[in-house]
Amino acid sequence: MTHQKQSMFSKSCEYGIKAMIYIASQSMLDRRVKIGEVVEHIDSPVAFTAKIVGALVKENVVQSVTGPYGGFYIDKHRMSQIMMIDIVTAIDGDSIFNGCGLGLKECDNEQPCPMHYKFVKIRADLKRMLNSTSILELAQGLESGKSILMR
Amino acid sequence: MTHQKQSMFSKSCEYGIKAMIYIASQSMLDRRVKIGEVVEHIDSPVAFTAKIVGALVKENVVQSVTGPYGGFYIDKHRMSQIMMIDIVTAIDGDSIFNGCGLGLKECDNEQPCPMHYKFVKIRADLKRMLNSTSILELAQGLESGKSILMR
DNA sequence: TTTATTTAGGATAAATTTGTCTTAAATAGA
DNA sequence: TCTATTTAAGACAAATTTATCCTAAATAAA
Ligand code: FES
Ligand code: FES
Repeated sequence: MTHQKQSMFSKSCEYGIKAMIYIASQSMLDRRVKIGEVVEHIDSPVAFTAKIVGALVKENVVQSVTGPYGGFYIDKHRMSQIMMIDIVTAIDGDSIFNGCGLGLKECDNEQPCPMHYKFVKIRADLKRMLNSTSILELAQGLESGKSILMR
Repeated sequence: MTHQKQSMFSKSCEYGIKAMIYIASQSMLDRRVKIGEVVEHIDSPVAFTAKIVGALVKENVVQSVTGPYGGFYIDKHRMSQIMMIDIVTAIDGDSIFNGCGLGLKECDNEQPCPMHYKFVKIRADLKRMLNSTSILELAQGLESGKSILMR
């Protein structure tokens, strides 16, 4: 049994989050960005990332314009209200918060799995964190050079 | 973009944990159990579960005996020292604790991703929880009827 | 020793996730 | 209008995870 590649979020979700942070950081500078520029800055496969970003357009997390001088952008005034949880649930759904950690059909206080009370606290913290973290905050960290999206 | 099935642990890990809890609960009653009995109590595919449990035998989490009257068991006196983190890392590895939540090559305090400081706390809590939760504790919860492995 | 039972382990297959490629639709400028 | 550029969207392919099937090895009892 060789190890899995299990991580907190799916690859789709990782790409989606990074793409949103990069687009937001450029929207702060009033720059619309093309998908090619996005993937250069987050090191992700272009067509796959385009699909994920496209899905987030449908979810109204990000806006797009087709054609020359087109690209993606996020409305400056909405950036403080777009929370990480919106992006994560749009891509990965809510099972990481609401599903049973041991895979039972539903997570249920009345008929808990053996790890239930251990999990609920961790998941509540994760949910709270994603709920209170805005795309604005993360984009500011990137723009100020405090954080990076590639290495 | 239809939602992923992203959860905390892989299916392999979920099956592995549940199998260990069931085997431990029976070992408390001095019962060795066959894989068929295990999967009946945790609702998992038999051959797949057998592989995962087999891997945990190699990792010395659980013991096995082949042939008639054989099966799996966990040494009573070790049950308080077998921690959830041992099972999780044996199957899913350590990337959920130590890897970057946004998929950067490594998680690094010096060059953090935008969510780094948000992630480290959650991951430390998760790690601490798994580090301090023994198979004994979970098996006792199951045996006493406080928790269940199927529904 | 022979047979039955059970775990061990490999080959293979199905399902899901991740990724590519191609064409269509929208838009701006010449 | 025509062309170039860019997102939208679908078909397809590769990689990984999940799952099945078959045979070997170990062991206990007749
Ligand atoms: S029932 Fe398993 S986490 Fe709640
Ligand atoms: S660098 Fe991303 S979580 Fe630490």
